[in-house]
Amino acid sequence: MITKILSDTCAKVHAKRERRKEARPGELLAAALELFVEKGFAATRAEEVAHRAGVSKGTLFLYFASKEELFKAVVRENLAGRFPEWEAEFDAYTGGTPDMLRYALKMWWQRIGATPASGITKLMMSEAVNFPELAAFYEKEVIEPGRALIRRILQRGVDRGEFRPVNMEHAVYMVLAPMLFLMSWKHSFGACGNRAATVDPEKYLDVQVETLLYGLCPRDTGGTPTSN
Amino acid sequence: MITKILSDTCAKVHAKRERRKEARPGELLAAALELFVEKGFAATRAEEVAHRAGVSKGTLFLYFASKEELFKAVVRENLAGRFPEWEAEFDAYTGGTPDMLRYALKMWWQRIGATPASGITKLMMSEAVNFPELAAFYEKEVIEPGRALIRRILQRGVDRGEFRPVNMEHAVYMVLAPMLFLMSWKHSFGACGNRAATVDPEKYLDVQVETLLYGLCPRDTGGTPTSN
Amino acid sequence: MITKILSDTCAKVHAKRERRKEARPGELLAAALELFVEKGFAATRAEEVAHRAGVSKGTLFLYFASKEELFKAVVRENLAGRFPEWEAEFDAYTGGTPDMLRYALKMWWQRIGATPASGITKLMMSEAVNFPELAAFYEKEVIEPGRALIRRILQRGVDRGEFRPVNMEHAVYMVLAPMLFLMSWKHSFGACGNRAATVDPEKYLDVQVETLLYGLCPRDTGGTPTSN
Amino acid sequence: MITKILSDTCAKVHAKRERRKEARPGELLAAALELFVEKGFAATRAEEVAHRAGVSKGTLFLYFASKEELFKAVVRENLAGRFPEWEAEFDAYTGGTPDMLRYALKMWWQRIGATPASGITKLMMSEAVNFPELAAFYEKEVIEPGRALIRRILQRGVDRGEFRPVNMEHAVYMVLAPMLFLMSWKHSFGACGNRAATVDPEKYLDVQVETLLYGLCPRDTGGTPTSN
DNA sequence: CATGAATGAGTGTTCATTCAT
DNA sequence: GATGAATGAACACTCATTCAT
Repeated sequence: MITKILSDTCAKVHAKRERRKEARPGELLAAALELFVEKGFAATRAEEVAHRAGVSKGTLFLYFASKEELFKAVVRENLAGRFPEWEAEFDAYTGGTPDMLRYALKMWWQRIGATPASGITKLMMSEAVNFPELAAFYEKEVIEPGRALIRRILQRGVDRGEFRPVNMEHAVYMVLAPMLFLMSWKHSFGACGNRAATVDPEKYLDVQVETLLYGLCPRDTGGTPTSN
Repeated sequence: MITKILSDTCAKVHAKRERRKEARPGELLAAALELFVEKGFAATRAEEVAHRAGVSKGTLFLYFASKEELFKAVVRENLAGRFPEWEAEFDAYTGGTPDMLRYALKMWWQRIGATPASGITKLMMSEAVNFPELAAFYEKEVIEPGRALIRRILQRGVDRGEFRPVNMEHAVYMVLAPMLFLMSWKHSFGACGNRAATVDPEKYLDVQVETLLYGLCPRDTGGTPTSN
Repeated sequence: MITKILSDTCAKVHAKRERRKEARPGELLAAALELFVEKGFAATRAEEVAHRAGVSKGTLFLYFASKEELFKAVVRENLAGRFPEWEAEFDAYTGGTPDMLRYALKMWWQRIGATPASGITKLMMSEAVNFPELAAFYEKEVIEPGRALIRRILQRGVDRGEFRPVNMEHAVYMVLAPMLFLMSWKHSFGACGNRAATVDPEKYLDVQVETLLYGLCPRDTGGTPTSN
Repeated sequence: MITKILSDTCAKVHAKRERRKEARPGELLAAALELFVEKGFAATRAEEVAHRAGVSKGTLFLYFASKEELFKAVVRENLAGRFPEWEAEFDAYTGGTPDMLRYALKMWWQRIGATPASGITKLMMSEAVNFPELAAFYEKEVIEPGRALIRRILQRGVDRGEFRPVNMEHAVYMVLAPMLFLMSWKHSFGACGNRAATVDPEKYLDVQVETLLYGLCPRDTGGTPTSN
C-alpha cells in the first residue's frame, strides 16, 4: 500500500541516485521539509522521507539519529544564512523608511513567504509544544533576529522623523504578526481548496503595510482616536 | 508505565460510576480539549483523554466513534453558540464604531482568546492539512461568521462616516489576523517559557486596534504615506 | 454504528417486550441460533443477540453465564426432542424398507434440513475444534442417535431381504454423509448468491437415495463392477 | 502470557534472520494454514501465526496487508496448481472408467484429503458467510474445476457405455459430496478424539465409490427401485 | 557506506462481562 | 428482575529503529 504511494517517484529517484553521494543529508532534509510541511511531524513517515530523497530507510538513520533529530535538523537548516544578507541590504539602503518597510515585506514575501521555507515557521508553531527546546532555539535564531531587523527599520523611521515615536516592543509585532499569520494561514486553511476564503498574499501584505504606515506616520493633528 | 501514572485515580472511579451519563461527553470533551491543545492531536493518546475525564478507555469510545470523531466534536463544541450571543450584543450597541471595535476585541480576548478555547483554533490550523473536511467545516462555521461580524463593524463605521471607505475583504484581515496570530503565538512560542519574547496580549491587541483605527479614520489631510 | 444495525428491529422488539417474560431464555436462544448460523460464533456479538431478542445486553448474561454457555445452550436446545418422535414413527412403519428410507430422508429435509435447525449442525462442524466437549456432546446426543436410526432402517432392510448384507458402519455414512454435506453446503457456498452452483436439495437427496437404493438392492447377478 | 509461550523461540531468531526473504511468505502461509485449520479464522491470532513461522508479528504484516489477506493467500496457495496436473493424468488415462473413478478418489485422498490442505476446504465452508467474495472466488477456482473433472469422468463412462445415462449435474454431487463431507468431518467431529465415531476415510471412500459404481452401472434388469 | 528485512513497543478500537441503579 | 453505562483485557496493525549482509 505504501509501496504504491511511493512508487511513482521511483523513476526520478534512480536518476538522482547516480548523482552526488555527499549530497545525501541535504536531499533528506529537503524531502523532510516538504513532507513535514505537507503533513506535519507525526503524519510523516520516515520511510517516505527516505524514498522521496531517493535512499533507503536505513540510510536516513545513518544521517539522523531519530525522526526527532531529523525534524530539528530541518528546522535548523532552513533559517541560518538569510539574516546577514538582509542586514547588508539594509545597511546599504538609503531611501525613505516607509519605502524601506514596503521593500522589506515585499522581499520577505518573495524569498521566504512564497517559498516552502514559509512552511517551517508554520510547522514550528504547530510542533512548538512537542519540541520546546527546539522552539526556544527557533525563537532565538529566527524570531529574535527578525524582530531585530524590524526594530531597526522602525527605529530608523522614528530617528529620521518619518514615524512618530512608538513603544517598540509592541510595534514590532505590528509587522511580525501579519507575516506569521500569513504563513500559518497559507499552510492551513489556505491549503484546503476553499477558494472563496483564500487571501491574496501580496494584496494582504500591501494593505497591512499601508495601514500600518498610515498609523505610524506623524501628524500635526489632534483628535485621532489613538494615543498609546 | 502508563498504568502507574493512571493508577492513583482508581479510588475515585466507583464514586464516578454514579455520575449521570449526560455529563460524560462534556467531561471527555473538556479533557480532550486540554490534551489536544497541550500536545497536539497525534501526540494525545485516547487512553489519556479518558483517564483525565475519569473514565476508562472503553468509555471514551462509547461516546465517540474514533479519536478523529472526538477531535471533530471538540472543535464543534468550542465554537458554535458564541456567535448568536455576539450578534445580539452588536445589535444592541449604540456607541461610536471605534469604541465598538475596541470593545469587540476586548470581549473576544476575555471570552475566547484567554481561555483554552483559543487553543483549538491554533490546533485547527496545525491539523488542517490532515483533516481537510474538518478544516472546511471550521472555516465555514467559525472563520466565516467571524469574518462577517468584523465586516459588519467595519461597514457600520464606513456607513456612519467614522471610517474611510476600504476594501472590505482585505480590511477584515486587518482585524482577524492579529487575533489568529495571537492564538497561534500563545500556544506555540508563547507557551515555551521564554519570558523575554512573550507578548502581553492585552497590550498587543490594544496597539493593534489603535493603530488600525488610526489608519482607518478619515482625514482631511493630503500627504499621507498611503495610497491604496 | 451498531446502533444503526440494530435499530430497525426495535419496532418489533417493543411489541415483544410486553409479552411473556418467562419466555426470555427461549427468545434469546432463538435469536442466538439465527445469528450464530448467520455469522458464526466469533462474528456474532452478544449485544446483537440481546437486541434481536428484545432485551438488553445485561439480561443475556442473566440467563447465560457467558457467550460460550449461550452457544452450548443453543446447540443443546436444538436437538433433543426429535428422536423419540422419529423412533415412534419408525416403530409404526409397516411398508417396504426402500420406501421407508425415502420417507425418512424426505421427512428429515422438511423438519430439519430446510429449517434453521440445519444451521446448527453446520455451525457445530465449524466450531467443533473450539468446543471439543460440546462437539463430543453433540456427537453423542445427535449424531449417534441419528446413526442408530439409519442403522435401524438399513438393518431392517437386510433382515427382510430387501437390501443385500452390508458393512453397517460404513453403510450408515452412505446416508448420513449426503445429509451433513447438504447442511454444510447450504449454509456456506449455497448461501453466497452464486445461483449457478446451487444444489436443488430435494432433487439432490432424491438422486442420492435412489442411487443408494440401487446400490443396496440385492441382485442375482454376477459381473457387477463392485466387490466389497 | 503469550510472551511466555513464545519466548523459547528467541534463540533461533538470529539464525533465521539470514534466511532469504523469498522463503518467508511460504513459511507464513504454512503456519497460517495449520493454525486456521486448527482453530478457525477468528480464533487464530496474527502473532501466533508469525511466531509459528519463526518471525515477529511485524514481519507478518510485511508480507500480508491484513489477517484477511493472509487468509485469502492461504486459500489461494493451497488449490491452484493441482488441476492442470490432474487433467494431464486423466488425458493419459486409458483404462476403464470405473477404475478411473476409483483411481481419482484414491489419488485425491492421498494428495489432498489426507493432507492439511483438506482443512482449508472445511475452513472455507465455515467462513464462507463472513467472506462472501472469497467464497465466490473459491467456488470458481476450486469447486467448479473439481466439478468439471468429475463431470468429465462420468461423461466418459456414459459415452463408453460403462455407465448408464444420468443427470450430470446431480450425479456430480454423488462424487463431490462424499469428498466434501469427509473433509468437513475429519476436521470437526473427526478431530475430537472420539475414536468410536471416527470414519476410516479410505474404507469410507471405497464404500462410497463402489456403491456409486454399482448404482451407475447399466443393467439389463427390470425391477430396480430407481428410475430418475 | 547503503540496504531493506526484521523487530516489537505502542495505540486505536472492540466487545464480553460486570454491577450500581 | 432488568438495565445499560462502564470496564479492561485482548488484538490487529503501524512504524521508528536496528543490524546482518
